[in-house]
Amino acid sequence: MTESRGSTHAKRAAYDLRQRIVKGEMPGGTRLYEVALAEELQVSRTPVREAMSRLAEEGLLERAKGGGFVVRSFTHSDLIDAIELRGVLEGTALRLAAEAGAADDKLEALGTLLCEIDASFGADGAPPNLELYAGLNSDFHDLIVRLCPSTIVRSELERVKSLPFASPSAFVFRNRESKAMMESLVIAQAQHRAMVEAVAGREGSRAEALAREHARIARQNLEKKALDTAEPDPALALIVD
Amino acid sequence: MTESRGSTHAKRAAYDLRQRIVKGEMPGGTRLYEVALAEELQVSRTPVREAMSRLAEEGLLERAKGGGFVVRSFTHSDLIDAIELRGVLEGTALRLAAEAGAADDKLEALGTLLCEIDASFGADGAPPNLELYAGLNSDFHDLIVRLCPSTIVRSELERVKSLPFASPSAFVFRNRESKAMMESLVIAQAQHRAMVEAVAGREGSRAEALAREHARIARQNLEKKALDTAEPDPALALIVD
DNA sequence: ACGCCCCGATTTGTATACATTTCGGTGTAT
DNA sequence: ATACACCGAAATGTATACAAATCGGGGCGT
Repeated sequence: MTESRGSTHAKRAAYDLRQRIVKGEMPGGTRLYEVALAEELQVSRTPVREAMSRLAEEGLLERAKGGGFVVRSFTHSDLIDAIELRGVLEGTALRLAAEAGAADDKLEALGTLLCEIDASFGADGAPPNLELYAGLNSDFHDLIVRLCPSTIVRSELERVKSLPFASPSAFVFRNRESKAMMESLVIAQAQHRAMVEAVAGREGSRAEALAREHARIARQNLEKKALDTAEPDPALALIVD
Repeated sequence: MTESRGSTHAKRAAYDLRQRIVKGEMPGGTRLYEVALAEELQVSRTPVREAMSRLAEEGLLERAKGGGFVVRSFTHSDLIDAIELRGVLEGTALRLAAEAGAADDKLEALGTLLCEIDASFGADGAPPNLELYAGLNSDFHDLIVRLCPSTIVRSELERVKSLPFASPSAFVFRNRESKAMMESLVIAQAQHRAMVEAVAGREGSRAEALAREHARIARQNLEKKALDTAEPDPALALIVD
């Protein structure tokens, strides 16, 4: 009610709860008690229930056996699998887009975005801005999805991406600069261009393979970051292992 | 409350609502009014809301903009896409199973099941029992999923299969016998065996390709059934087009 | 020691009254 | 004719009292 956003109590409660979950307070398996949460969030049980329902739809909570909700547990391999699954679904989205043929204006928009991404990490000599890169990268992946003619595939992909650690920009390096990091950006960007090219050329299979391989970069970054225990990535907070 | 099952009012309400939706009463886009439903289902608004939440989790309802719920609309191409997506996810499940190596006892169980399926449609001279086949086919696809080591992939696959028209046995022929129908069963069963064999032999790519192609049979059956306007398939009821 | 039943505290489920928001129609002014 | 503001009906949002189910522990019998 203080700083959280949303027009109704239920939405605010959902927002607050979501924050607490992804920050790692309330680790996987934690049971959520309506009365306790209602007090903490300063609302009645009704909007709390509503909020928990919404988070269950998002996949952050599970319904417990005897009623009520439990924070969903994610292990390290769930994290790997979610990234893999995102790759598979993005691949399918691109393949279907390629097979059906993509609209020219959307492909053009992607072209401009690709140039902006180039600029963001200093491909043309400008100083790199990694926060900007992360945002543009996320935009790119959103645009890619919209190429896909299938509502069903799009919505399932959005669903998987809503998991905080499966989002395309989850493990992009943002702070320290290193040679390996810049190289991974160059590779990722080459894949971006190839993916758009493949869709434009109706090379469905190529587009699909590229998207899968592209997701592997997230996995690599994750593994690099996992070693960096000094500065744990916030997206890793809800991994219980 | 009369004949529907479930221990709580909310579960019964969810069951009743689900039935009404998949039967095609309340076509896609229909808005659900809490008070009206509460009267029809003889419960208060609270369990109705709870029921609608659950159906939204299943993907049968969507939250409307100004609050409330709307029956999700499915078009003919959504149906095609859902089957395609099931093929993609089953393919991924099998590929991961093949890459990780599947437990022998599970493969054995699949072997026995395959023989039962043979018997069900009269491969050994016995009279075909298509109801039985549909059930065993469904069991087979459930067992297949369980080979997959990834919880995430399994749960997303289960989610897609929960759509009534994306389930593996949705469009299996059950009533009239025809040469084409028996042939499709033979082909499907050959694919079943090949899928298990591929997983056992750790041929991930082959397993994936087979699962995708296998899903195409459902699509073929669907197209055959779509022509049969005299006896529309119940799974088609919630397609609005 | 083990299982079982019973009980009470805790927690969720339900109904309902009331608050708030939303939506559609109607009127007026431009 | 269009845009806008207003209003009232109808819908959802919220709080809360009460009902029912669940979980855990203690006692008892075997």
